[in-house]
Amino acid sequence: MEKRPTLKTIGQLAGLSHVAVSKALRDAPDISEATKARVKKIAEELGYTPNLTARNLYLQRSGTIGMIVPAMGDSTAYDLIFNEVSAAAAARDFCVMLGSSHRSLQLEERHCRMMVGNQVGALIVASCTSDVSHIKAACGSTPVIFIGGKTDPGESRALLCDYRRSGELAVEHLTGLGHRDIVLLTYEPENLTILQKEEGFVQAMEGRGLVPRMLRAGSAANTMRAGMDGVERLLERGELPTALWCASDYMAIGAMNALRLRGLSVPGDVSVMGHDDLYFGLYPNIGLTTLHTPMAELGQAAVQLAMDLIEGSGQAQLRQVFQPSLVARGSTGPVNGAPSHG
Amino acid sequence: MEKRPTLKTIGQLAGLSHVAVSKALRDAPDISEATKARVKKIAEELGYTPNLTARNLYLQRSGTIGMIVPAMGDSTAYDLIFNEVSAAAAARDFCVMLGSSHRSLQLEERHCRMMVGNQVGALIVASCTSDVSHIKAACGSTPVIFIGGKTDPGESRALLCDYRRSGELAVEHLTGLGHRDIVLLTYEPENLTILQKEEGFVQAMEGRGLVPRMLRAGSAANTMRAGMDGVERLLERGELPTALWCASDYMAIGAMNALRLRGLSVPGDVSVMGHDDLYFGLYPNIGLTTLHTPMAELGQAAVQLAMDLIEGSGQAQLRQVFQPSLVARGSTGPVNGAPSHG
DNA sequence: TTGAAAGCGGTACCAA
DNA sequence: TTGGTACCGCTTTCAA
Repeated sequence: MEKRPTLKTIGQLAGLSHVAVSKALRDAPDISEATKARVKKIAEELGYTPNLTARNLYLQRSGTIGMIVPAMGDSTAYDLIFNEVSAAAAARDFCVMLGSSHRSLQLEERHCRMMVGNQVGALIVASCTSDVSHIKAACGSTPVIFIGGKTDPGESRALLCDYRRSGELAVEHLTGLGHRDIVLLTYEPENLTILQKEEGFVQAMEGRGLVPRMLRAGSAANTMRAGMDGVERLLERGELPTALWCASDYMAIGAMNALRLRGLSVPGDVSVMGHDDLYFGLYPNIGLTTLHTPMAELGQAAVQLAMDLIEGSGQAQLRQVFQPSLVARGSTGPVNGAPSHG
Repeated sequence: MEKRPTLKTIGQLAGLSHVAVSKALRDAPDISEATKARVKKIAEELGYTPNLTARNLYLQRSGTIGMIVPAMGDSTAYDLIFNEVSAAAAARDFCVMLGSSHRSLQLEERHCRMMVGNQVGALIVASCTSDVSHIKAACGSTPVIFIGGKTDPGESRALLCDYRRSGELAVEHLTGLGHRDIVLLTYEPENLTILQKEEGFVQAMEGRGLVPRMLRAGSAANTMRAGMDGVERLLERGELPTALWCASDYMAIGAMNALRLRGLSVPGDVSVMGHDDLYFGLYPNIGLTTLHTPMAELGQAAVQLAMDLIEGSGQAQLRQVFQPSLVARGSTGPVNGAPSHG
């Protein structure tokens, strides 16, 4: 467990001061080529790596950004977003500190404090509540960028998705296929996203002179179950529509399951649409028509915004709204369509 | 964008030296209570947070550990492991730097170098190849703990899962239900884990005087597809067994799909088992019998080992092997069992 | 009870 | 072309 070599270590071996070594390694113009070569050789042999925290301490910079999420995986999209954040940060020589708050306010705040203490230049936070006063207090002057479904729409630094637009796109697609009887299946609105989808749906339906029907079944904790329950309830009441739009892909998968268990075909008897475009890969035999939310782009934009805030450049795009797009696969079809193979 | 307050800032306001402030905030015994109270009040008002990198620089400590994975999500278990690592690290006042290598050797090495430069005390790496020489070179004297399916079994610091034992458990469970004709469905062995499952399966079957049958169908890139293809091939050849053990849960879900599409019932006609216990939640109506791998425990153990290595305590458990356990749900049943509801 | 000095590993500035 | 000195923010040691 020998100590890591420092500039001084190298200097001693080379018979130079640590200052000269520092310059030599950074190819300063005022060091002879011979010395540079000698110094670099020694550094190489010793496996020298500069202590970036010391460098950043002096330069008053940060080489890291932080990210805090309620949980990785667990049917969220934060894994996708993180992969992009990691790549975009690495491209700018930044490391990412990531924390899982396990949906605990205390842990969320703790992560904030620890990361701020560890000098992250900026923080990307998917909070577990809409009230983020504890986060802002913990972060002090460190800039915070909010993402995720809990984000207050009035938040000044936030990357959002336009879920009202999702409603418009869903209705546009389904009515384009001739559907007029459409039900939106949602769950208990823990996030604002659900309310926004509902709003967009109602507005789009009414704008076309159609009657919007909605059903909230179950909770965010298990939306596949909620999708199945929703279909069961509609069947019991004899109120099955010709098309279902589900608030999540999991929910849509659950709905399709329930329909098939009752011997109904998708999209032959009922068209089914989802939202998020995260899980279609699970079903190689059933392409789910869904609304893609550009999580990769969001991750990249978050890093770009973080960098702008760190550099204090005035032209940072503080608020950005990302638009969903339709991904038409096989689970939707014309009214009275042919029975599917599924 | 005013600068973060430092000990000196507080000292000026309090009419004290930064040293006295440092002591006061840490409740040193040689500072009067009155001064402490005054200093703490000012620190509070300013929203002071200590610069942990400066502290650690002086103390020659590290407040961070690093973790590098091929990708978060994407049908891996690293999201689960990370959630535990994050919690266990936070409990010890450590932040976690996480990097996604996107299965690129270059990016993997880059993450290593950046994290080592940023003074992580230890690194937990799920490498994207079994040859990890580039990682070791990049890490120098920073201790590395290897996890994941690519880990060389001979690696000295590694947390592994006993996939041979999985084979034994699967065969034990299925033969206990009366099955004698069992097929192991795997895919192209990119990871050593597949080979180990195969070995364990063969040994367990032969130990019971049974003939082990195996089929490799498809690749790790889409194991659900592979599961479906495997079943199709068995059906074409008329070689369907009474029980199928699949190398992953995704694969098992694909296999069940394919069986049901052909009008066969699970477990009535064929029992199906998976491996990993990651995705059963997706199927509320079909409990998948599978082998649980203790990823949460593995994550906690990784952090514990990291701490031991950082502290240089001699009693670190350098190699640990985690055992799978059976999770019996509804997808397996006795031979000639009653038709299922699925 | 308080503070001055030194040092952690870097970099910038200026003198030799 | 080189190296000394000062400094980033913090803690420890030792003297006042």
